[in-house]
Amino acid sequence: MLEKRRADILDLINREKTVRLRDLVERYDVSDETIRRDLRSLERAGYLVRVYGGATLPNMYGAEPRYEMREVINLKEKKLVAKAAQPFIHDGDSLFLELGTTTLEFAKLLHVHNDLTILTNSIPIADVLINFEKFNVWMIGGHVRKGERATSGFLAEQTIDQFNVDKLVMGVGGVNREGWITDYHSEEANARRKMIKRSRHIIALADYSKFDVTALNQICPLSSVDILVSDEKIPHPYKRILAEAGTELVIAR
Amino acid sequence: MLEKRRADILDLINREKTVRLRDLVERYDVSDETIRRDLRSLERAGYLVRVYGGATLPNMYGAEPRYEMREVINLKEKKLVAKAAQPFIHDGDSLFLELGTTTLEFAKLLHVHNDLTILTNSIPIADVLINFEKFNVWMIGGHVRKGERATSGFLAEQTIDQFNVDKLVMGVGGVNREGWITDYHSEEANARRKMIKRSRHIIALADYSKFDVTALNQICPLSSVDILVSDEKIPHPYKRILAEAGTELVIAR
DNA sequence: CGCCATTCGAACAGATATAATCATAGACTA
DNA sequence: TAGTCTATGATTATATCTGTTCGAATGGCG
Repeated sequence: MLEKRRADILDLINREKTVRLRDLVERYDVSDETIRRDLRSLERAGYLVRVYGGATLPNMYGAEPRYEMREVINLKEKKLVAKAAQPFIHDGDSLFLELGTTTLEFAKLLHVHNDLTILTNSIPIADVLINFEKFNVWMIGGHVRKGERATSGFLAEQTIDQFNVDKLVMGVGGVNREGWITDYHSEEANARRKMIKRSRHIIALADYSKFDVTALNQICPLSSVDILVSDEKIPHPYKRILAEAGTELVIAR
Repeated sequence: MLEKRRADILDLINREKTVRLRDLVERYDVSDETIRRDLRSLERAGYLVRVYGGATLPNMYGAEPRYEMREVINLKEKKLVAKAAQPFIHDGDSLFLELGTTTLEFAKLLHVHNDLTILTNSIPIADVLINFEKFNVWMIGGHVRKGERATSGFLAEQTIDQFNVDKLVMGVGGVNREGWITDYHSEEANARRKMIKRSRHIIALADYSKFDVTALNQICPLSSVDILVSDEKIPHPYKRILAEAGTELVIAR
């Protein structure tokens, strides 16, 4: 009976994830065209997806963006900004390097230096840096967040409190006209505030897209930032805002 | 079936980070050209990057050092040993996972579990684990050694001392007839001793090549080890030696 | 640097699956 | 009994997948 067979096929595929037309033909002893009609019908009803040679449950991999290959937005600007920030680092410095794509680009540029001590909570950044043998690299431990591939939490904060470094290099989530730096990641926000406290100089990297953006978490006022590196497209009023806050603005070209 | 095979390959590479064409050919019993077509297709879809002899995951950050498909010695035995150790883990466990290629293989097998809390000092292991969303992953901070891509030093030790876990899973440098486990990495030795102290159960992974080897650093006596997993080629006298030490021997087959 | 083994890409051919179409059998109804 | 409707089977042209062959490219090793 048709209805029974189709319900049965549905059962089967839900258990097995995939079914082969060949097997179904044999199992129900009907022609392959009949099975094909069944599958077509079930597909139209949305229960499965037909594939060459059988069918599978929807979303095997075709639709599932397991690896969002989000190419990094504004990568060109980020690289530029990173490059403009690099001269502020000197051999012998100790640094906090915060997670972020801009800071990752920055990390890649550090190979020209010698004798740096670098503390980071970002796994990709640590991964880049350990290829430069001449550095002293410390990974800040803590809870690992999948999204950012970086650590945070009480363990990270407690670790940060044990160090005093020359410079913190950080990306930002947003900068607004009230003169505040904000960020999206609540978990990391605390760690970042602690880093700020523990660093003699603060260098913030922010391409033009970060301005007039207010993210969820207040991080620090602009006046806490010594140097802010951006690019030529920085919105005009910020030159004044930064000057008032006593922050040196560096434009990458 | 084509779609099934490709989805399967995708699963595999997401767990293993790299796949070899040769292995896939054997696993699916199809021609190498077919696998090549699969990989080409998956590459076009952005799910992986083809490399000579196989494929690897795309590096999401644009410039991480590429996971090369370097040959690990005794990889087959290591995989076997890791597989034999996996059943000793139970949902809900908390684990220390030490650095090492065997423990890395072990980590890849953990996806069958739920609700694990895992602390590791190995960057590659953390990298594998954060893809399994259902785990609580903690990176142990510390000084990053290039050779091992893992952390050690006072910071690591101090972090370890803040935890008590159910099980420690560790590789070993060597096991000798005097009943001692030894290791090559002096820096990690201290951290490892602390982990041992902080773990209720100790599981050691040692393929046959590790026996009758004495490395520089004494780690612990065999009697501290609850379960030792090895393979069929384990030298004969060790069955007695382990029995005398009160260590359960598990042979991977 | 050159040699060797392995891997790769292109092209073709054979096998298998699919879509479109028509034919048939049985059930129900008028 | 004839009409018609539905599920199924059969036929054929087309599309897709796969294995094989062979020359070129690549990587490892002396």
